Amino acid sequence: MHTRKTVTIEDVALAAGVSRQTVSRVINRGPNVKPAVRQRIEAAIESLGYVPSLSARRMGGGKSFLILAINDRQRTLDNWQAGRGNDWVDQMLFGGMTACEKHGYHLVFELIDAGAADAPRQVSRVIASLRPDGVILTPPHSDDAALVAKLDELGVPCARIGQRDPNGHLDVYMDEGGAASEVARHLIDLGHRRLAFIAGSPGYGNSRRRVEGFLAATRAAGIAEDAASVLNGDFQFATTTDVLMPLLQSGERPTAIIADNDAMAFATLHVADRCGIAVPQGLSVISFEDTPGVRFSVPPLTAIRQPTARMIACACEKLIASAAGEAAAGSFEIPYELIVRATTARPPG
Amino acid sequence: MHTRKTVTIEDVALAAGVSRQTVSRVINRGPNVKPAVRQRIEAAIESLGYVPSLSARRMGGGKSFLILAINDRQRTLDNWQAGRGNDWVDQMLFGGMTACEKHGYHLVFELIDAGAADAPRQVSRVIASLRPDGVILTPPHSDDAALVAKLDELGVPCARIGQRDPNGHLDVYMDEGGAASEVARHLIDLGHRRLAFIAGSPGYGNSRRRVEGFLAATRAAGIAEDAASVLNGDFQFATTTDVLMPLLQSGERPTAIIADNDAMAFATLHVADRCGIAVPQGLSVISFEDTPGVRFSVPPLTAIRQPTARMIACACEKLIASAAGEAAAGSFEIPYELIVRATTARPPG
DNA sequence: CACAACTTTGTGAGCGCTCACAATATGAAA
DNA sequence: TTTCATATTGTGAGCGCTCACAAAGTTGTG
Repeated sequence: MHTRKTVTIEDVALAAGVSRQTVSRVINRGPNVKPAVRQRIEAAIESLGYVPSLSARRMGGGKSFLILAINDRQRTLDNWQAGRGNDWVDQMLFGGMTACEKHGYHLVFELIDAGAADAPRQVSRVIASLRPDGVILTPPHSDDAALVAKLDELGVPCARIGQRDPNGHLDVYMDEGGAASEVARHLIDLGHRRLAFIAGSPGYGNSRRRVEGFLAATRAAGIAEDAASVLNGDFQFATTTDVLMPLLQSGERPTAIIADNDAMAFATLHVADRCGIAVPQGLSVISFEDTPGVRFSVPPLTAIRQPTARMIACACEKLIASAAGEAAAGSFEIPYELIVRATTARPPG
Repeated sequence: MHTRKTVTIEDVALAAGVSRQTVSRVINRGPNVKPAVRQRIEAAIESLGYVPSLSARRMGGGKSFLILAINDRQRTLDNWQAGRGNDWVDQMLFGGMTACEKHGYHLVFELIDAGAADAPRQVSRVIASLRPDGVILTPPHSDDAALVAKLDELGVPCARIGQRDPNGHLDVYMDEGGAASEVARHLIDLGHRRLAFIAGSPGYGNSRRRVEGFLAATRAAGIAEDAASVLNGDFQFATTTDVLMPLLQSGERPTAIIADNDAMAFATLHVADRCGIAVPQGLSVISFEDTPGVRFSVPPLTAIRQPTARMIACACEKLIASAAGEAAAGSFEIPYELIVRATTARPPG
């Protein structure tokens, strides 16, 4: 049997003996519907298998039930193309979809070139076509003031991931600086007095915040300036080995290294191996990222795990609430996790 | 400046001095528009920054410019929850989004419980609400006849990934049996005469096809029945070690093992290590899956790489073409890739 | 019992597009 | 030229919903 004709709100209204508006109220959980009527309508919806059309709802002036998640195209594509997978995307989808479907929303994922001059324009195109109820900006897009301004102009609420200075906006973040401090303290508590932090990129807000957290913790522990060094890396394996090699061969080498991401942590492991330094006996290593691959490293890396899924879920919840009338503003901190595996131990000697 | 009012097709029509229908023709790349007029309209679109609303287009009776990709909820969620990432999803998004955005389409990703009795019902709900122009069914959903029937009933074209018997449908697949044969031949060419295939699940179409391909190749090479054994695994690491331990401790053990997925390949590596068998000198191992993690295995696994991204991209292309009027039917084989890393070598002795 | 002050339900209009078709322009053949 | 097929443009209608507001039903109060 072919269900040729689509079931519309009018069909339900007819079946329940009410007007379309009353049905609409029930669908949208509106108030002011007599319990008996509501029940009758719900029964009609059920028996007819009615599902409202998103397009029509949107056209009627209502919500679109769409949340748009924007990611950096370059990095995402690079990872995928290299067959490297993309933990960030996985986490994002997990958190986002789980939160969205709870409220009948859908997550639409888009890639936009961060840094491109016409990023705001590209974004407005997608928004004009999809008309999402909210937009999630992930780093580095969340740092893009022009983009945020554009979004404001379009009147679309947006949640910035990784920012923490809402100023009338909606920010969801984890305490990067605090995590870096905790990591440093973990090492210091083990007895380390010579630490190094290999930073990803000074242009990166998170990178900077971690460096600050690291420095704050070492300072607080009374560790001398020159015994808490910060090296400039670039998130890449190859270049990191170059930076690290001389450091680990020097006499006054650190006994613990904190890497800004997994690639640099792997590089550290690699260089240590080359220099004949055993990990963790001769050197402790901690990473900031914890992609699935770290479980296969030898030995398995101790790492800070970003609560990506939870941050995105939180952002979705807030955006959905905002579409329902609540103000979309405020700052929400999501706790990180320090996963201690096998690359940290007391310092040698 | 606030772009408060949305730019509509009517604004463009006015600016270009034509009717909305002519603008519509230009947007939809329709024929029968004078070059001069088309140009004038395009200029107006550009200068006004007009972007058609998807909802309105859909409401008007046109396409929705949405492709719905359906995945198994259980497996996807399990992977994500475990922080294991999800290569399949990454590949899918990569291939799907790349193909979709080329045509102004969007990919919407949904999770549905495979096997659940109401899977067809859940799917029709999503379809009724989104009205996508096409649906992509991934395994095991692609095996679900009831679901496919439901989709036919709804009149939504669907592409089945992993199926190869279109029968009026649209199938995109890779030659699993052929891949298994090639893998077996690769081993045989290296000199192996005692091979084992550890299968994932007989309930799985792909599993069955690989077993057949494996058997066909060994038979063709004149290898005795009992020297080409097929073991029943379940895709899990833990149980696989139990199955393999006695086999690898026996005197007449195989010199090469083909695993139906990475977890079982890792298990094989693990058991070999336990038994003091060096890989690849004492045992060759090949996997069917090639998730990003295999690069971290010791030694790196030789594996068959599923062309997931390309299969999804192909499915998107065909579905989009079908929305444009072409028939959505046929069978499309996408080539797989055998990635030779470090777990295959000549047999010992 | 009349009245205000609610609560519950219904009506008209319109969102921005694309259908189907009507109307007009263009050009080639007669 | 006139005529007719063909290319190009325009018009009415309507998709399925939600707004804003009007209409009816309920309750409580003096």
